[in-house]
Amino acid sequence: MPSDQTRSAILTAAERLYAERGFGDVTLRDIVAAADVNLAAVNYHFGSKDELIAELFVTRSLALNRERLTELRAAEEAGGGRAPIDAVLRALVGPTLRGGLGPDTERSTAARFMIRVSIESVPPIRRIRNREIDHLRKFVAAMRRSLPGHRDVDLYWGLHFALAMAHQTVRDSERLAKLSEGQCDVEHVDDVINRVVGVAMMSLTANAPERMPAKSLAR
Amino acid sequence: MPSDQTRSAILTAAERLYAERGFGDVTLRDIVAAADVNLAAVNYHFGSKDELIAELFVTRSLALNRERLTELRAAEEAGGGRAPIDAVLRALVGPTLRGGLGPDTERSTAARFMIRVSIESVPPIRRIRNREIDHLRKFVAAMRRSLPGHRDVDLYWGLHFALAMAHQTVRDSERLAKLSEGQCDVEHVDDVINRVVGVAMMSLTANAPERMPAKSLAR
DNA sequence: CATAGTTTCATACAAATGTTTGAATTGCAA
DNA sequence: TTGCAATTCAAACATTTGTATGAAACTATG
Repeated sequence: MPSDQTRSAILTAAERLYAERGFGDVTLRDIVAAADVNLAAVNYHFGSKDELIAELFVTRSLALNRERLTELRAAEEAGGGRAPIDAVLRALVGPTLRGGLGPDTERSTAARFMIRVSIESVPPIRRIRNREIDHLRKFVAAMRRSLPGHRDVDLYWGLHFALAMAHQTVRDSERLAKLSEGQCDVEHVDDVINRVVGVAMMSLTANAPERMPAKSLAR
Repeated sequence: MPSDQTRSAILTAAERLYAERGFGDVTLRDIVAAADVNLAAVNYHFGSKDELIAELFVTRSLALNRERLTELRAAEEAGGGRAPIDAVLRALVGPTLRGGLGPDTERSTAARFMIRVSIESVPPIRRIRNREIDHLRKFVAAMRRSLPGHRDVDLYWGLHFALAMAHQTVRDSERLAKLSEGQCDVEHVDDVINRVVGVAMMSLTANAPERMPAKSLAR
């Protein structure tokens, strides 16, 4: 069994650089320089640049999904198979927000890497990414259990909006801080999670099982 | 005065390709092939690839801001200097959503190009993008007029979430459609706008001038 | 120690990409 | 028509990038 030192040095350096600069701006030579290994090591250990990215992605994707589902199951077991809707939403967006906004740790790098992945659609990942749908469906099912009687279409929109807010907050935290001149404090992650979950929850519960009232259809 | 035919053919082709595939995957040769012009034409008319992108961006950025502000001013004048909050939000997210979700027209291409810009941060644009903050501040001011007594920080978050939902809906409409098996109909743009505005509005008005109640701070 | 298998290394290669060049062509005014 | 500037064109250039190669260094096993 090989020492794995080189291999994991490449993975660590690559993930950090991708998270920081995106896929387009990071070359193999950047990676091997950061990892302090030889250029040929990437192809030796991973076969190709794409396979390196794919390995990073599957690892982190599985970890994220596992973390979400663990939280969801814990909440559902605590509630006897039916978790309150805010707990379901919290399990959905919590891992991403804690990772993306929290202190600079391995988790933070991983979260930012996943954000990049979901943004810059790189070929080796497009295929694998379809599994994400199956993962999200589990949360739709949990939401259905939490809010019986609600129309499915509203649950879908609620989940979509919750993810949108979480995602964009991680992506654009800098702009938000600048716009608000520091008033929107993204450092207090729990407050952010409460905000996102709160808004998503309102959109689901404010106008119960009925259709959302369409206001003036201007233009 | 030159004929401009080549110049505008390049701009049109470039915008379409960038909107479709992103900046990383589109080469100058792709662009000139689509525009049916010579390779050297790009450098002759624009100086460099980056300047081509920059010109596209400033044009579209100004147009988008102008469209938003026109709608906002119309709403404020109709209300005697104070527009209802939903009209302000509608002016903010309407242009993006109508452009991004609407039929395949020039506007749709422009909207999708702008989405790309806001995602893949390419050097020639990062500088110009700071002006976006000033633009958004005008909407914060309008929101302040619409909802006197509200805390600024809540307005910032409301604006941020509204943009997040609009943005992500354009970006991920495909996933949403697949997840919901077509139940979430993004073709009916006005319905989508109503949903986004409705949720953003709830997040602003549900808990009036007070602080949003922080629910259980799980973990 | 000797040897076989694994890993590292310097270097090379081919393809792709943005840019440049200088000649050819076009459009138009004198 | 002639002459001149603007534009178009084919070709080439310099870099950059991912990948491949073959020798060297290392590791562990007999």
